[in-house]
Order: sequence, then C-alpha cells, then structure tokens
Amino acid sequence: MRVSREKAAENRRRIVEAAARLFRDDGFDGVGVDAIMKEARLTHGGFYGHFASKDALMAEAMAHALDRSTAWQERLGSLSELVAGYLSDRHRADRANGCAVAALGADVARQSPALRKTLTAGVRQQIGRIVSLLRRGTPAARRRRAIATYAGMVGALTLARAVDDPALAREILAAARDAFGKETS
Amino acid sequence: MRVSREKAAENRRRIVEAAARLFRDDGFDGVGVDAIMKEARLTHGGFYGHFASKDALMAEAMAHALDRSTAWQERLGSLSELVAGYLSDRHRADRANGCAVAALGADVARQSPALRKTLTAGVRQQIGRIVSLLRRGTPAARRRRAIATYAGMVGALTLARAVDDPALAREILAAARDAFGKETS
DNA sequence: TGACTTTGATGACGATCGTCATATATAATT
DNA sequence: AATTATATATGACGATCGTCATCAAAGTCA
Repeated sequence: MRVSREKAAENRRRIVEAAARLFRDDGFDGVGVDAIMKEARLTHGGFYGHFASKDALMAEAMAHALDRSTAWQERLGSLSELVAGYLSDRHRADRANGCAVAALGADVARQSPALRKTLTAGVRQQIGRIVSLLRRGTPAARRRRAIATYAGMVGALTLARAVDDPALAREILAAARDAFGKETS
Repeated sequence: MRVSREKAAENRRRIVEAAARLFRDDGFDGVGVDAIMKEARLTHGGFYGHFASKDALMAEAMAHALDRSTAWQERLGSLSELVAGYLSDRHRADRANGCAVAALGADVARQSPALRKTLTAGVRQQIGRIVSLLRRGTPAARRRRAIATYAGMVGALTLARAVDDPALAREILAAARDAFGKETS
C-alpha cells in the first residue's frame, strides 16, 4: 500500500540508517537486502523502489556513516579528546555505530568506484580535522603527523577488535592513546 | 580417482595456499569453495576430503599467511627496513600475498573463535618482533612503542588501499614511513 | 597378483542471495 | 468524488552458496 510522501522519505532514511549499522556490524557481504529491510521494519520487496541496487545503498550508507563520524569529531576540541574517544573501549565494542573506515576500510578496496570515492572524501575530511587540531610545526609537518596519527587510530582500533584477548585489546588501545594522543611525542 | 599420498598432501597444500591468496584478495565471503578448488586446479567436490568445512580452511589459510609474514619479517634486520617494506607501494598493490592482518583484520572480528585465536597469535608475534628491533627505552616503553608502530603500519596500509587517489595513497604511505620508520620520533 | 583403501570427480540438495513483475492499497490530484 | 500516481507487500526467478552422497580410479599393502 501507498504511504504519504513524508512517511516514504522517513522509510528511506530508516533503510539507510539500518544499512549503515548492519554493514558496519556484519560487513557488506554479511548482510542481505532482506535483513536490512527487516531491520527497517519493511518487507524486502519494496527495496528497489528506493534504491537502484544494493551497491547504491552501500555507497549511501557509507556516506551516512562518514557524515555522522564527522559530526562527532567536530564536537571535540582537542587532539587528546579525539584520540581518547576514538580509542575508547566503548568505540571498540560498538562497531555498528563507530568509524566506518575502521569497520569497512579493508572491504572498500574491493567495492564500486562510487563507494571508494565516498570513503576517500571521508578520509580527507578526517585528516583535515586532525591537522586543524595540531599546533606545532610547519603545515607540511602537521599534515604528515596528522596522517600518521589517523593511521595509528584506525590500525589500533582494527587490531583491538580483531584479537580475542580483552587484556591485549585494552593494552593496544592504551598504547595507541599514549602514542597518538599528545601533540609532542 | 586416487592419487599418491605425496600428491594428495601437495594438493592439500595447494588448496591452503590458493585460499590464503584468494581470501586476502576477495575477503572470506567474497570467494567460494568452488573458486578455491579451481584455483588449486581441482574440482569442488574433493574439498571435504581435505577439510571439515570452509571455516576450518579459513583458519588454516590464515595461519599459513601469518607464517609467511613472520618469515618475511625475520629476514629484515632493522625497524626502518621492516617499515619501508611493509609500507611500500608493492605491498599496497599486492594484497593477495601481503599482510593478512591488514587484508582481513576487520573481517576476523566476526569469524570463528579458532580463527580469532590464530590471528591473535600472529599479532603477538609481530609486536614481539618489532619490540626486538627497538633499542631505546625501558622494556615497557619499548612494548608500548612497538604496539603503536604496528597499529600505524596496519592502519596506513589499510587507508592507502582504500582510497581511490593514488597520490593520496602514496602520501599516506610516505607519512607513515616517516613517522614509524625511525626509532626516535 | 588380488583385496582393500582412499582420493578426487560428478552431480545434486536445500538455503540464501540480488533482483524484479505484479497486485494492492492509499496518498495526491483534479 | 473520481481519477491518477506510487509506495509497499507478495511471491517468484535464476544464480550461487556450503555441503554431501555416490562412484570410479588408482595407490597401498598383504
């Protein structure tokens, strides 16, 4: 049955949000269209009225997740705050609502050009944000340092999530906070 | 038809090696049993004579890939050599034969306990190797620094592979080499 | 040599995948 | 109020997935 235009737009939004969460949790290949539609409280058939393909939804869900990350980042006023939040145990445990680059970065390399382009823009944005939080050094040196810091954050989160020993996970996060959370190193 | 014991053992080895390559290239969910068997020049039916399940092969292929990484690491005698090799453009482009943690780390978090245990051992090994290449500082400080260095390596490689701009990929690798390749920072 | 064992090939199974045609119900429009 | 437009539900399609039963071929061993 038909629903109102506003309701349809809200349904579409719910699909994107559900997909953004499920993709980060289970991977692009780990979740099907039917599971996404069920999470959005719809039936699977209506999907192709909103999106041309699963690929199209993947790109849109990635963009949505990156936007939320950007908004979260901009609420924090210092490098140490940013690093502490990113490398927190909370973020490690909540992959569904966390950084899409850490959750899906390795998979993105094998996805559509549109999706890779979206992620690239997100990476540039996050690097730029870290640059703006660094005060010491020449612009070139600050950019190099921002890139290394971002890489360390993504890698530490990935490692902490991958290992099966909680103590090692905590040690990884703590070591990375120590190394990347202060401007002087 | 039956083949000799040696030939059967070699076939099994070929399956593991093909799987290790294909899994790193296309992800655990991106390659099926039939594709692995075809890559090993066998038909798909014989698979379950060698392995109990695809999961079992995944764990064995991961262990194989990590062993090869360890062997590669141990040929290098300094931190700067290790970092330069890991963060080379060659390694970025050749995911099929490169670091399994960078290629599959994010996926491992959703796989079987056995696979996660295997990867955890590999992570410990690689951290230990980096510790042994650091000369400055107390043991605790060296370990913290080794963990941060390893996280930076994995993250930088993941980012460089994910972005669609070759210039940005090179910049990421160069910045990470600069930050993590020297013992003093 | 002959009996036994085991490897790999063939083919099929149930399940799940992405996708779409169709039907229906209701909002939007006249 | 009548008509049109469209969002969602139902159900099915071909393809592919992991898995396994079966069989033929050939190595192993008495």
